[in-house]
Amino acid sequence: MIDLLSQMRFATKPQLFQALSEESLGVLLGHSFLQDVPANKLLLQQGDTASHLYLIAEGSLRTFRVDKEGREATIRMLQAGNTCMEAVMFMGGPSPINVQAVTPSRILFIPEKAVKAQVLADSQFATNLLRIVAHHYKNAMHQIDAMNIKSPVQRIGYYFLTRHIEAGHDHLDFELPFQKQQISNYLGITPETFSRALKQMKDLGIDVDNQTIKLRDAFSLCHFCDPDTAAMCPKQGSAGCTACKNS
Amino acid sequence: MIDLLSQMRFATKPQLFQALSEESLGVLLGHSFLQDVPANKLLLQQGDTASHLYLIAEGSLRTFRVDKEGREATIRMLQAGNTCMEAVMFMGGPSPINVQAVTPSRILFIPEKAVKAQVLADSQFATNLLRIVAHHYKNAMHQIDAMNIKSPVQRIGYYFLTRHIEAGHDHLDFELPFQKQQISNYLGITPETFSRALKQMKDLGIDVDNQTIKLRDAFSLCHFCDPDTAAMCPKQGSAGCTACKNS
DNA sequence: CGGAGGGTTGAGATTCATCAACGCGTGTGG
DNA sequence: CCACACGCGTTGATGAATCTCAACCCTCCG
Repeated sequence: MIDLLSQMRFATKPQLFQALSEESLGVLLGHSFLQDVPANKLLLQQGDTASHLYLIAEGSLRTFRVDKEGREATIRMLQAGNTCMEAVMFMGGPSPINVQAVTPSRILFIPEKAVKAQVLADSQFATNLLRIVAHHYKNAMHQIDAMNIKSPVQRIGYYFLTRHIEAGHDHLDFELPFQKQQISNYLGITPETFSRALKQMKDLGIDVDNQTIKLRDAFSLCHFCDPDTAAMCPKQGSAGCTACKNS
Repeated sequence: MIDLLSQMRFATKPQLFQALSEESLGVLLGHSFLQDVPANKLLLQQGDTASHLYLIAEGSLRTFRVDKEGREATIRMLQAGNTCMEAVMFMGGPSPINVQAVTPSRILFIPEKAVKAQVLADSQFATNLLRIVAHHYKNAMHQIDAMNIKSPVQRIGYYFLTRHIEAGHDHLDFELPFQKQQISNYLGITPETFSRALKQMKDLGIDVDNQTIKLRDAFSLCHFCDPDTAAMCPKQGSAGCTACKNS
């Protein structure tokens, strides 16, 4: 049971398990199991019912929707420590999304029944789930307004900014977590447009060499900041950030 | 306290209060209050902290984001019985959205503290919130793939379809719940494009006269159906629906 | 009667997707 | 060890689609 956890080496504790009691954790993991999946494996398709919650131990997944013409719209890109299907379980009805491994991955499968039972039994777990789903929803909001009103350069800039803040914000260089074509689909643009936009961003002090992003200075990305993203920024309100000064 | 509820005449019980005990309901309503707000009133802005959950007793609201150039992206359009800010309260940090009355409205304000306390105290309430936020997230997913891969006609068609299913699906005529310019912004297109798309839809048996939509037959909208939307459809799998037959 | 707001229609400009070709690095098999 | 194919990314030319700007109609209301 509990040694399932020790098999997974997380840098930081997954949000799903935050502040849970040993007991609660035990119940959740009681019927769970780890499984290795190869790249491109479809874990679940639109229309299936969500039988398990997926927690990524290693690797990366994406969730996406497909239409009749076969075009795909990426909803999320997820890495180790992230979870998915928590929201779908509470939507009622079949899954609106596909889930696919983008790299070879090791996934923890937690049965739907265990999740739903534990929501009723442990209010801390319920709160964790609420926070996680709310967080997904917030990201979705950003995606929506990005696709409505932002140019490709702005979308990419905002994407880089959030990655930079997540990465700790302390280096001028950081890595793209996924392939460019995956990212461009997530942002709702073609790889070609993505590539062309990157060239434009050099003038703004943002240089992309292969998978690494190189910033001219720590505030190169401030240009793309939002009021509500600024609140997450360790440098918020500091003198160098032109964007923060305005707000 | 409880007679706050009697002041509000809901057609169906709001999802927020579904299956709650009298006691739990009393705690929630204990510190709540009703307030009338005029059309166009901003209840809350991006960057504010969410102090209350809003439940619409009468009227309609919209939530949206604005960028520096002043362009607006509508996230949700809500009517009587709907709630908002439940998700924002669990996001941490300031609100990523503005909330505005689109018509003169009567709103029930439920304090944030009461909500968070009740989530810990009442697992039924926590489940309700999870379901609501998951439902918002599902809608957001649909918005995302609509803006990624669907043409204006398809977006509008899907919007009409969901309204039709919500409306009970039993009439060939039904009303648009909002102004066309509000709907077009919600769908991420301009009013002009919206208007032009409506003309194209006449060929598909969908006629819009002012605020009322007139369908040639009960299956005119099936063309725009998704696998996961079909599951909500009372007519699913029936002979007349070409879309359902495929799946 | 006149103004304001919502909605429609038309012409033009812009932007992004599409299609096609090519460079480059990697892995594989001869 | 080399040749080749493959996947990813880039670049260029083209076209289609939507946004923008502008004018107009209609209804509602003072």
